Amino acid sequence: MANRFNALKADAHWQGVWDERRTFAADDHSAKPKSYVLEMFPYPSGKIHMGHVRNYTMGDVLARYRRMTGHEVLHPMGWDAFGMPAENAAMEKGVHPGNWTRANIATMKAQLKRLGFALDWSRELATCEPDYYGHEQALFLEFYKAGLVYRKESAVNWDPVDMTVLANEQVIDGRGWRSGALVEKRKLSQWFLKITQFADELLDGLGSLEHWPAKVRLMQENWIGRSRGLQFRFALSNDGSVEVFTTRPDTIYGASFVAVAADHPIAQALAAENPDAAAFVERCKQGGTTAAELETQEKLGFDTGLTAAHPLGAVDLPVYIANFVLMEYGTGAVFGVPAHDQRDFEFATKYRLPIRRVVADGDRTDPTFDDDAAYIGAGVLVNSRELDGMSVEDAKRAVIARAEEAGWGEGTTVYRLRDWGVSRQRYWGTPIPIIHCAACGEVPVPREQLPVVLPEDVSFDVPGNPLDRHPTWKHVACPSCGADALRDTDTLDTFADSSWYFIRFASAPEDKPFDKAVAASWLPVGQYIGGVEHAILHLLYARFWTRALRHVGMLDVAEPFTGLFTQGMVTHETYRLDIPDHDGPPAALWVSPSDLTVGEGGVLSFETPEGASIPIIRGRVEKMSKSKKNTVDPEPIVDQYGADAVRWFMLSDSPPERDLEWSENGIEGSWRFVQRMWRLVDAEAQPGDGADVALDRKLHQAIAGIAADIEALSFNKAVAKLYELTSAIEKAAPSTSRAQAVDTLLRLVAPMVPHLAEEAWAARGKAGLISDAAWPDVDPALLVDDEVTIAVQVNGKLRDTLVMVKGATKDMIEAAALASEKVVRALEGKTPRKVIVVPDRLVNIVA
RNA sequence: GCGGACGUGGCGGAAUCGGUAGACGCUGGAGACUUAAAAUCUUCUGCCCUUGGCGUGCGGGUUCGAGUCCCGCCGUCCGCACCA
Repeated sequence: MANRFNALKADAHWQGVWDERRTFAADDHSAKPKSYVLEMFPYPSGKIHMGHVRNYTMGDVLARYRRMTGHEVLHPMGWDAFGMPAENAAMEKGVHPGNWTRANIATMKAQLKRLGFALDWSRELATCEPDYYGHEQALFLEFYKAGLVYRKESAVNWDPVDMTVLANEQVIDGRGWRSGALVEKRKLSQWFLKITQFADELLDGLGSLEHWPAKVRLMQENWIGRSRGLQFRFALSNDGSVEVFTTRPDTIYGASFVAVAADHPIAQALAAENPDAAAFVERCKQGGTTAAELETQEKLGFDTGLTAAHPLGAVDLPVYIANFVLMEYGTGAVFGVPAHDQRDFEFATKYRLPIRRVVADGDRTDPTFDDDAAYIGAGVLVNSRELDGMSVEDAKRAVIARAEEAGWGEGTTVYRLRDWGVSRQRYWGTPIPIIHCAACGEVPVPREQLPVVLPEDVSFDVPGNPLDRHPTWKHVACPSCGADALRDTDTLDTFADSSWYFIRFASAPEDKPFDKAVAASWLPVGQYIGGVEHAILHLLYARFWTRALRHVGMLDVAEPFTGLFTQGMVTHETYRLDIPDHDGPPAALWVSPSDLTVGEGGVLSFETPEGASIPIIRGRVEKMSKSKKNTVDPEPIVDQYGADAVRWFMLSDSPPERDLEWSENGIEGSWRFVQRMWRLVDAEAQPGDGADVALDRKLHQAIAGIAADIEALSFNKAVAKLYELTSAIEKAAPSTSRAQAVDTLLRLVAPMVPHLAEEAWAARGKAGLISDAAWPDVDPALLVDDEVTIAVQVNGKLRDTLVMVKGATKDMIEAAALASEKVVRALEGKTPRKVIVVPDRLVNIVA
């Protein structure tokens, strides 16, 4: 046994052994309890980054621990391989998106393998391959058949230079992020998935997800945004009518106007014949949508000249077009109650509309309202005829009941959630398996013609969608009538790909998306780990997709992920060149940590190739990003320190849900600990004999504590306990206990530093792999100490501590405490009035 | 604006039920080994006026006892954003 751990050699050796023996392949037919551990699969952007390393290390510790505790573990890995960066690379470098993506996958797979993750690579998948997306097309058509897919005109962000649709995130200050062109709103026919049909289920289902962070559940709840209220129709003075929705039907007698959105049909109709109205509508559209703009934007209206008849016979209300009413929410029209809604209050103030109090604010019941803000609190109804004296809640119910009885309105539920638009005018995605026929309309691609495969011969030298311009691809015969027809040339949003990959991991037959029974034997995912940036979209879409599959009878699973953990980011200090009068782009000033020179006293500088030295300003600690140039590439770090030191660092110090700051000192410390454990094992070559009960106790307390910490994903606490245990073993004299403790320590650290553990396990002549070893058993008798330290307080202040046998009686403890010299001194001759004794913990003497 | 989380040494953090605040790691100091350095080992490291006093953002409260519970502030971060 060498006295130094050669990580590079050990890493390669044991990774080879695991591969060869298929150690981490999951057996569908195992009799053991099944455990599905999953980390969010990566986008193959080129190289792995520290965020991946942290994410996958956490999942790996849990997966390895679960194996050791007797579970059949499914821990797979794959690639979220469709998406825009591949097309951007194609435009910039002239490479085919497929070649670029597959090369990246090869690189990143090799990098992940070097970290020794316990992954079942036999289940690897890439969403960009027809054997994945073909099945996705089949699922899309199942949803289509079940009426969960429909097509509708919808406004999109259109980049006129790149001739493509942009996601909202890609529009920066109204311009396309690549082209810089002013983005237009354009109406396009788009496919939608009916996620709103599941709004209630998705909202109510959150209640069952007790192992999800409360924050994520709340974010989804707000995103779905369920509101109950009254929807009803106002008769208009032009014999038309307008439908409005309100969550405050109780305030109906306080209404003083009706407002419709600028793109509401009533506004559109008026704009068509009245140039002033048209100008106002146009002005509304130009309004900014950023936070700051909305905050300061004035409430503006245009009087249509129409009036609306109050359904309960109060005065007629003027109808306005208003810039603050959204067409997308509710009915696109509201009634305004200025006294009890802040926006209505501002609007009414500007246009001198009546402001009438209908909810008492404490003892203020006067109909005249002269506060400078709306009153939105609870109270008793006033100035509201038959509603007077009711609470807000009672009045809401009363008005809804009355509306339903009289037939002019009904209680309804409205959601903030909209249906999921999935059409993308892009090449590198799953082709939408629909054919458009002049005679037959939309025709699904017949099952036997799936997959609809992307054409390889595409070019990106001109803007626009290569699928649409391809000379032959879109021309097909209509499956229904045989006439010339056209394929849909849009592809699916890549969030569709990630909405079911965890099911395909569990079961991947060739002839169908998955086998219902096999998939259900693994699902739901017991522990899902990923970044909080997916708290809403990905996690909501995957929940929807799973429920939609249940709806069509393909899978009996309600929730895909019963446990969710959102890990923190990996951060690093930032560095900037100290050039006072720099007039170039500020981004040019950032300097990568690897380009710094450390001078005397830790002073940082940047040496130019010409030999000049520029001082450096240390910036904030921020998420590693290319733009701030504060990334640290994992690969050379693994080369230098080995996989185990990197893994150990990822688990140390910071709680997993918080940010972890990368530091040179930190990785050095981890490397030292790996070597220290190795020396400990090495020195144990000649074991002593005899028992060491104190060490046995520490060991068993560590086994129980570390198990609890890993199960709670509190890796930083488990790491601290392992440091303590290692120190305790180092300090212990040779004994059989000590020799056993070393063997046990190896099993306890095996999930975290598996290469070291295997190497040491083999060196100590143990049979088999430590990866297949069982987690050590705990002897409950050794968990309790026979001696305890008892704190002695006088008036709540610590004065002494006593070491006593565990289980000493209150009288014994009290007597011992009162006998303490330090206590006598602290009492200063006073007589104790009261003595509180908490057995085995503390005594508090009150004087 | 609405919703939520958090605030503990020089730093990351621990304290699971209201019971010895600061485990463990990093940084730093001192020493041992060494011709020397690295590595390693030992030891100290919250603050101060050190038989003691003060300390968990600030101010109150409950309690024998509060980092932990309650009330009111201040600060930081995150999400949503004219959602009727």
